[in-house]
Amino acid sequence: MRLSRYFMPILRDTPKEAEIVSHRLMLRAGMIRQQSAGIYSWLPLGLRVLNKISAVVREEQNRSGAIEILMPTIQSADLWRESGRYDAYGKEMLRIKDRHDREMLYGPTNEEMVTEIFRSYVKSYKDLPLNLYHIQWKFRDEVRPRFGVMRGREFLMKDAYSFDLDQAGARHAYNRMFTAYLRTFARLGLKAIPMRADTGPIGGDLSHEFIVLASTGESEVFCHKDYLDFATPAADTDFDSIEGLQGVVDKWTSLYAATEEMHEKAAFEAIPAESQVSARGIEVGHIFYFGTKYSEPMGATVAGPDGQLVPVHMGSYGIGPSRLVAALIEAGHDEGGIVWPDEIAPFDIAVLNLKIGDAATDGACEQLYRGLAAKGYDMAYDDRDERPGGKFATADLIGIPWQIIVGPKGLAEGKVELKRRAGGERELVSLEAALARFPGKGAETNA
RNA sequence: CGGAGUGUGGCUCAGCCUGGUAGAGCACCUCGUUCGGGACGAGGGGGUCGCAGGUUCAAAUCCUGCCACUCCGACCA
Repeated sequence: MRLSRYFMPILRDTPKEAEIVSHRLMLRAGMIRQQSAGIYSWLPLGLRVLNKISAVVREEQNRSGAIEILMPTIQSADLWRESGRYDAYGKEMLRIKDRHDREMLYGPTNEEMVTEIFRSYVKSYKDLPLNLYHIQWKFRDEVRPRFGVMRGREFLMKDAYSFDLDQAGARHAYNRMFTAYLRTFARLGLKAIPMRADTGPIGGDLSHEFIVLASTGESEVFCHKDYLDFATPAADTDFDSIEGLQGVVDKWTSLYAATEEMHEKAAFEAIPAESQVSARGIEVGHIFYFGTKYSEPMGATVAGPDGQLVPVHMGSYGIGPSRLVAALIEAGHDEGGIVWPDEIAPFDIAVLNLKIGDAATDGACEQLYRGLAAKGYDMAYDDRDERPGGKFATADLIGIPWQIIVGPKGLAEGKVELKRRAGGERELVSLEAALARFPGKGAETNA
């Protein structure tokens, strides 16, 4: 992408309404535009990041055996009356009427709808286990939206729903998601700790929140320090191995970790003082097992081996990609701006042309831009007619992991400058060496 | 939903108390000088001062109502 032709409305001043760093930087980098309280447009840079996060979430969901579908944002009130939640959900649910005066709602979650789909087609235990997920916009009419996309009213959520014959099967389904979540957050460069959580209005009796520690987190959390060094389950984890996954979950639940609502002071204080972590955290994922809470009232039953109909055991599993954008910035920024993890950055490499119109500089930049794009990298070529200082500031602000700085001074010695955003390290290399440094997107991902 | 605030050009804000017909910096356009960590000069465009009433010869400014947004708290992916 040539930045001279791109739409990236960078702000030099910080809009006053933004309190936390992620919100400030998202506005300054031109990632989002607020349209109403808790409702945002996603501008090109923000959308790229959101899509990259969704891609990681999707890959790990698929790896664990979940199957992607897409359900609508607008749902019928009748469906929610079946589960009894139409009246129970309260004012957080945005209720609307269509032209025929039919009662509709903008979905805050999809248990009812996915259960309706399931019961329409699945009749036998032989078709289980099943886990269906989608990545779709949700609306919850929060009393007080805040912190930008961290707590918006409209937000993007990946929600998965598992169906099993019995509780043991559902337990394994839960463990699959638990493991997939550990992998997902680790790939995003986040230290997310599973904590025993309250089940809230979704209901059920087994639930974990995945919490990223951050000073701007909304909730108070308590855990054992050793969680921060636990190893992530490997990419080749066998998701069909019941014992294997139970081992993963047992390990990741072996030490104390709880949110404020579930906090047990005595148990926490039993931890050696130097290992006690009391901090604030951002909830980036939440998983529930709720048994037959929806399958029973909605008649989602399958025939078991003995031919008898039984309601299926279900669980639901949520990750908010739009909230993750903010969480990633909270976890990765410095004075200069955002520091994205490599896999999530809106662009992989930025080429900074310090002197537009200088034949040698333009030529070298084109060679780098085209050469690296051909290798599969998402390239940002800063060919705007700006002064060098502005280009450095922009590249740092939007957090591109690698910058290749090209100007007449360096080229006179046959060199370009390679800069790493995260640590700020820079080195002078030849143009050929710069090209060779990046072997190709596929090759690098496997490393 | 309780409490506290704020609405003036794209952004940050001044002007309001003490009414007199709208300003600064940044951004934008033109020209020139510049050009390796957010340059400088000259010129220029852009605002029915959140909306609706009211008071007044005159309202961004005073009064009333409404709307929107932000922050603190209670509540939540």
